[in-house]
Parts: sequence; C-alpha cells; structure tokens
Amino acid sequence: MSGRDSGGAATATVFAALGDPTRWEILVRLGRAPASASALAAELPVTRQAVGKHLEVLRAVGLVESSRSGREVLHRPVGSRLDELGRDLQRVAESWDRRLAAVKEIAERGD
Amino acid sequence: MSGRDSGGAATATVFAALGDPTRWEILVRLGRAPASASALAAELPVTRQAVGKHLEVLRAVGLVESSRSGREVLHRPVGSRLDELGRDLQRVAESWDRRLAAVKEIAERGD
DNA sequence: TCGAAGTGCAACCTCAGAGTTGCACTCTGA
DNA sequence: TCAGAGTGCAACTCTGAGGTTGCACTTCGA
Repeated sequence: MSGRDSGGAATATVFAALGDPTRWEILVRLGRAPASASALAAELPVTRQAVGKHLEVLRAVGLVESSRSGREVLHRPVGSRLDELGRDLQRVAESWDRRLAAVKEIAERGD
Repeated sequence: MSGRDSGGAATATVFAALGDPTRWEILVRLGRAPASASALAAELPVTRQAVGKHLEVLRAVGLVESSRSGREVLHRPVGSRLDELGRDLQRVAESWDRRLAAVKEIAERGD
C-alpha cells in the first residue's frame, strides 16, 4: 500500500502476516537482535521448519529481510515497513472520521 | 494494547481481524457510510450470515460499533481504535530501529 | 576428510474459520 | 392483522494455514 490505496487485498495480506501470534513473537525477538531460523526455533515452541515458513511470509510482505553469511542466514525486521503501515492506518482512521462526520451532518440537516 | 504492551496475543488478534480481505472491504464500506448487515451483503459476494460473522469479529476487537434502530442494526467503524493501532505500530518500529542500531554498534566495536 | 551445524524442499496431518443453508423471531407498514 | 424486511442462532461443508517428520544439500572446524 502506501499511497492513494490505503486499502485493498495487499493491505489485508500484511495484516494477515501480522495476525499470527507465533509470527508476532518472531518479530519481537528479531527486534531485540537479528537471528537465524535455528536460533529462533530453539527458543520457541515450534520446529525450525515452522519458523522458516513464518519467516518466508514475513519476508514476502517486506517486514523482514535476510542475509546469508556462510552456512547461516540472519534475519532482521524492517522498521520502516511497519512505520509506513502505522502511518497508513492513521490516515484511514482519519478519513473514516471525516466521512462519518459528513454523514452525520447530512442526516441532521435532512431532519 | 495501547500502553507499555506494544505486542502480545491481544495485538495479534486485532491484526488477525484486519487480515481478512472481506473484513477489510466491510470496514472500507462502513467508512463511507454506516450500514446494516443486509445492506452490506447486498453489495458483497457473500451472504448476510457471513457478513454478520465478520461484523462480530470486528466488534469483538473494538473496530466496529453497532446500534439498533427498530428492526435494523446500523454498524460504523471506530476510527480512534485504528488510529491507536497505527500509533502502536510506529512505536514498535521505532524501538526496533533503536535496538538494531545498538546491536550494530556492539558488533562493530567487537571487531 | 569427516562429522556436526544450518539450511532447503516435499509430503503429510490437523483444525480453525470462512462460507453456506435452514429456520424461527421481531419489527414495520399497508 | 398479515406479508415482507431485517435479524439471530445452529448445524454443516470445505478450504487453507500452521505444524510436523523425513531426507538431501552446503558449510565450517577439528
């Protein structure tokens, strides 16, 4: 999203990515320090494969970026992406308030 | 959420609510003008019952409020709730950036 | 060079939830 | 008072996401 869109299927996809508790937990831990899938799996109640799938989802929506060093792949969260999403949400909220106020005014004038 | 939390199961629940395309579409339409479940179903490719379930989910996380007038129930989005969520996201993004900068500094100093 | 650590891929299982149909109830207006 | 509009509740189907096990591949270090 980001732009005139402020909605649509793409938005729902990002929210769906953030909507899983395990995924959110992964993001929180990556926020403390970048880590590999194996390291994350060691401190979470799921297998490395499950963590890998979650990381793939998060990477697909741009919330996580990864870089390989040797046999290890380090993952870290992308703050700017989340910041952007937060701003979009506030914009949508603002437009809701504006429109609903207009609807209310029309209704009152109509009486 | 809203507060020192900025994460956790409650957060994931709100995102999960926003993560469904149909639900997002419902929110967008309610943002244009309050409407009943039947009215929404008439312009969406799902039945009234499906719309009703989505509205229940949205109401449960505080994104929609409803008021009955006669035999009709009007639903409208709660802008403040979304605004609050947007602010929380930006706070989390900021803390990520801070922590990752610290990690980077430590790594560079360690060399 | 060989074992261990880390990763990637694929098949499989399970269950929540998105959607449906069906019926009973309430309210409005003619 | 009666038909239609709007809603609520319950049972049911079915797809997809989250999770697992199993195996093959690469990379590092002793």
